[in-house]
Amino acid sequence: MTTIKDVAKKAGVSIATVSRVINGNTNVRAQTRENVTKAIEELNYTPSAIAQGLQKKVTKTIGVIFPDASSYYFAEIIRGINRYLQKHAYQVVVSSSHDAEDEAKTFFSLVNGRQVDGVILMMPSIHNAEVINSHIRDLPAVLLNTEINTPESVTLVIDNYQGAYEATIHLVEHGHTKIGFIHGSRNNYDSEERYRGYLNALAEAGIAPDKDLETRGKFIENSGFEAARALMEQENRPTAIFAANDAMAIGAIEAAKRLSLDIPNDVAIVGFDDISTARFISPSLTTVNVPVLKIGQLAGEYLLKQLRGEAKEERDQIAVVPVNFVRRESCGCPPNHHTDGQPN
Amino acid sequence: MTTIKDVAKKAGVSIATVSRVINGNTNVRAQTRENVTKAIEELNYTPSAIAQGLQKKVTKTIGVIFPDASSYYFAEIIRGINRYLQKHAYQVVVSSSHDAEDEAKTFFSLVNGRQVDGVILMMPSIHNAEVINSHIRDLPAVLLNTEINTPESVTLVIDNYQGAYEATIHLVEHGHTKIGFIHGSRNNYDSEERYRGYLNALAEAGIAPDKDLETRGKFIENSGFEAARALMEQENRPTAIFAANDAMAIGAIEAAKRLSLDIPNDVAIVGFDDISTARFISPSLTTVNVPVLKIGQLAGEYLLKQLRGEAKEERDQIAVVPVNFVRRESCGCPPNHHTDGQPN
DNA sequence: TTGAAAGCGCTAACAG
DNA sequence: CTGTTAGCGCTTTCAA
Repeated sequence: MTTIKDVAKKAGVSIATVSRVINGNTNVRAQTRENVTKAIEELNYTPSAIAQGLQKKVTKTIGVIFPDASSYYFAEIIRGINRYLQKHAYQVVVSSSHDAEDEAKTFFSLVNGRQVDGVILMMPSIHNAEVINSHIRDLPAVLLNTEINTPESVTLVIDNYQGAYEATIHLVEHGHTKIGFIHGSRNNYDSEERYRGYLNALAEAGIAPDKDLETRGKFIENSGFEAARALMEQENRPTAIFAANDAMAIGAIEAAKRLSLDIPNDVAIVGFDDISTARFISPSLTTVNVPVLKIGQLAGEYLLKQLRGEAKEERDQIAVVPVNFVRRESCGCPPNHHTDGQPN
Repeated sequence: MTTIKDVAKKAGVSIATVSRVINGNTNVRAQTRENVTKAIEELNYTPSAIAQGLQKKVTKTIGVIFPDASSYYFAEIIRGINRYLQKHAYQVVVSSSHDAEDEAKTFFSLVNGRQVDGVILMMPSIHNAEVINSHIRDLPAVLLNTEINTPESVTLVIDNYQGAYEATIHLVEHGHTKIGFIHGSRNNYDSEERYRGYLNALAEAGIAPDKDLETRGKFIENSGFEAARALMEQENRPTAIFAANDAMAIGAIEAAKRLSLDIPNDVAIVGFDDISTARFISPSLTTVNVPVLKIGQLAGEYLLKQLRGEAKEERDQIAVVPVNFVRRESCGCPPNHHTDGQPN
């Protein structure tokens, strides 16, 4: 293992000088710098990030904590985070967890071990958020999709409410009055917010909410299939269904097909997320596009801002990412293969 | 920040003793141990992993390098890796990259910076694999889905050949003789192996391969759509198509629908991977199930084995993960909703 | 069973 | 411009 000493010896200088050129310090004679650089290259030397970290108190790595669930959504966000942070010379350590307890444990070992300079937390479960949030203390953090916020951290949420509102109103405009809703997992922030948008749209349209038209899934296709089937096998079935995410909406489409119901004529279906399958399934799924990759990037940006100690403006404390309603076939709109856009 | 000194002072012992109880050393009087433990708890102390790492030469973190592509496949593997490694007290730092150059750079800073004890490399591009592989040296490594192998590292591949062979034979059994193939990205190991299986199956069935029935996509739906369209708009179009992965197969299904071709009567379609959509799309997609989560876990296991210095048996040097052909509707088999199984 | 001290690889004053 | 030196927080001999 080649160390700074080896380089110093080879270049005929002190380790301090080597350190200077490594860190781009200007107080080094051009010739000396060159010698050192050459030695570094010849020895194929890279400074030990560990040793640097111990000394500088920064590790140039940030932790990302997210639920251990198979999800396009999380995967893409992490990709966005990673892409941005990597560009800015940060490493990303990911850490998933199944339950709240586990989550807290992981979190502590990461944070207390001074292994990370900051964290990005994805905790869709409202409860988890509180648990961890109370322990963030002074660590730079970005919280994703929770309603929790502290003076120390910034929270990033997508405009669930607005997206759900628009989607529901659109269904109303298609003439529907019996609009079903498939909830996501219990206590999930996104699901609740989408439900809120749905309810308000109904209210605004003068439609009384009907608990019989509501059911709950777990954000996966399977559960959407079952939930939709239950909804549609009722006597008084909905003529439209708004699912809290695309995976469940796709399950609902499949359920409708199994029941030989035509989409959108017998039942219109709308989702949320705009996963790539949405555009390819038949009928194509009307949904709300969430800029997942961008969310990851934003999370990275906000965290770096905090790390740099840049003053957070009041309005930055909690940022809302706009979403985009996209009409396809499953709501009853005519097919339009030109405006579908490209995947990220 | 509370350090080992604080604990020592509080417990009235030396830092050496504190270190001993932290590391579970037995040479500590019960009473002393208790005092120290109490001090640790009261101060809510966690040893600095950084400092420990500098001293012990291990970081308890492993690096995972993979292509920066939106993919169910990679995401799930990473999830599997993370799940396993976390259970064994290892952190996972992920690092994606768009091009080979970038990849190599990231890799070096991670490895040379002594930030990781080992790496798991996913390099579907055959070229990339060589570049990096030549630099692995003595670092414990697990290579996924490449044909490269060194005495130092273990390679984990899925049985692409067998899966593709079975899928193609199945199409032949359905009576097809004009079976098209949609390649994945150029130089991709998985794609090439699946092609090999396809070719051999054809040969065995006494069917001459026809270059006009081959085309190339990029493993994403979009490209599968275009590739399939090109294939099917030909004079002498295939009556069956085998796509190198599910995403492209799904694009192909969509293309067939646009051309008003019935699946499977006008054209049968088979994919590879068994992503969750495969089971829900209509018609459901016949494909080859790849145990992604398990692959991640295996990768973790193999790496840990190396880390522990456990003797690798010869046959472990390159491990082949079996895959599973699953018949659904798109190949012409009757629907069977009971054997679909559950998603992971 | 415990403590003193050296040192992991590096940075950052402080001198010169 | 460059070298010396004192740590960063921890583990690990070596003595006691």
